[in-house]
Amino acid sequence: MGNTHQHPAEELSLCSGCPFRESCLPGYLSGDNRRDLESCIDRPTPVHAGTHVVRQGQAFQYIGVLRLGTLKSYSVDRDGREQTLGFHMPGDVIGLSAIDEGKHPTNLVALDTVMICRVSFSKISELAARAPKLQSQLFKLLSRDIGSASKNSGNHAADERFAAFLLGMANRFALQGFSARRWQLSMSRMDIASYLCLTPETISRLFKRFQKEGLLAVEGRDVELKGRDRLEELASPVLNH
Amino acid sequence: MGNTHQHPAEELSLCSGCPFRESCLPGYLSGDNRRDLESCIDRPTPVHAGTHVVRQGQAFQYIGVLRLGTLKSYSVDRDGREQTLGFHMPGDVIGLSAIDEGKHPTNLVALDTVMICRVSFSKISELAARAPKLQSQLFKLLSRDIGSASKNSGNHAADERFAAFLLGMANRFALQGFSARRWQLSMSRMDIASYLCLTPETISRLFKRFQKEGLLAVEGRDVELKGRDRLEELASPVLNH
DNA sequence: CGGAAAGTTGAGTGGGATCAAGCCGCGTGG
DNA sequence: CCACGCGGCTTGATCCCACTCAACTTTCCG
Repeated sequence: MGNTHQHPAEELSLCSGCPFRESCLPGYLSGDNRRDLESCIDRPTPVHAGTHVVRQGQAFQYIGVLRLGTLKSYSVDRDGREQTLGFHMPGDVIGLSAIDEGKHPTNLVALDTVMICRVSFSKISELAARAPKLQSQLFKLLSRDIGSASKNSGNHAADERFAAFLLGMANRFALQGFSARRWQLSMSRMDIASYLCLTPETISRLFKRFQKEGLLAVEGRDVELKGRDRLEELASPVLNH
Repeated sequence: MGNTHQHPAEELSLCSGCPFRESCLPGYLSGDNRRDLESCIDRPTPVHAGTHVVRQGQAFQYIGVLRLGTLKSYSVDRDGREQTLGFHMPGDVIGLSAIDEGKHPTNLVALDTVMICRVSFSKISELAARAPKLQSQLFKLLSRDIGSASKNSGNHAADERFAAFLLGMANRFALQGFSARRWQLSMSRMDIASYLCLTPETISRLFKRFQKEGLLAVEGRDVELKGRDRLEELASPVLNH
């Protein structure tokens, strides 16, 4: 890095979908600050499926930008039971919940091959003091996670939560430029169950029922949404809290 | 305010329990910055029970520090049903979830007489750029809310969630210097039910059962915790996710 | 007072958990 | 090559907890 010349196309691909580099828009950052921002954001590093990116309790130092793949966030209670707290997709900023206590409150594990840009939090907050747009962006990212974390709170019917989950996945795939209609789940039925506070049996029955009702076609982890309108109808109690 | 002299005792009482003024510790803020911080934080204004402090959708401009009383955060779905999202107690910073979209995602209503210090968010973030400790404090407050929002996610048994709620209230009362053993609920059974995703009937039965089992004594809104150990045992699956 | 909202109590119901059995895909080793 | 085991997934039978509905009492406020 440093002075070495980078291919414009590579730079572009690095920038697209990175919430921090979005604050590099014309007039947002001076040349100096822009270089400083680049020095905060590490090159993306590949991680294999099953590898832990963060362990619960680990000291907080870096936040990260997920550029490719899926991460599962989960915690383990004293009896050893896993509770899936959420899934992260490309574009998501990870590790923000660790700022407060200085250590990560959850585990983060790769569900498939994942690329992450590490970002030194001390460096980027120092830079944020000099770059108002960047500071504002950090505040917004943190604020967004407060809101999204409270989405799952309501205790809705199983089919409603499941429909909301499917639509959420579809929308996030669409944001990456993939089809919102047809895609592959990166997580197991057990992960989905744990995330929605249901059992794998119930997830299995829901897949079957939704297929029978023509809402989707499913084969293993391949999913195709067929009745998006009906799914949105089902999910609306969840999405509107 | 301005040049008018303030009684030391009043200043002290203003400072205690205010998360922002805590960054005024020796060496944290220069004299200038300290004055600027004071100019961000309005004098506390009293609000009567039942008054809305914030309406869902309202434009975001101020965050706030709750100094006295209890706030209920809730949203209303399209069918008009209320969903209680949480309760705020003195020391809590409110409005942080509104930063992202520039408008408040929830309603905030006073459950009893409430005192709130409004804080101009644009002013305090500007100041934060000059005062690293203050910036760090803002990041921490935001991060804390991410973590606490995900606490309620798990789908545990009713008695476990109820026990966790009671202990949470006790701990927050204790933080204010009140008794953790005996206090008065500021919210109705319906609010508790909505918050825990249960029905008022279930809450009523839980109060009765807990009383019969010697875990607490309850009369109307007066609560006395009698079996704290047993309650913590019950709540542990919730608190450990 | 009186009317409404909050809270309590009881009886019955249903949705998702639990338990149990079996299936399928896959890697491993004989 | 097949036998075997294991984990993920499915399917069926049963159970239980919290919801629902209904009636009643209490509290709150005008």
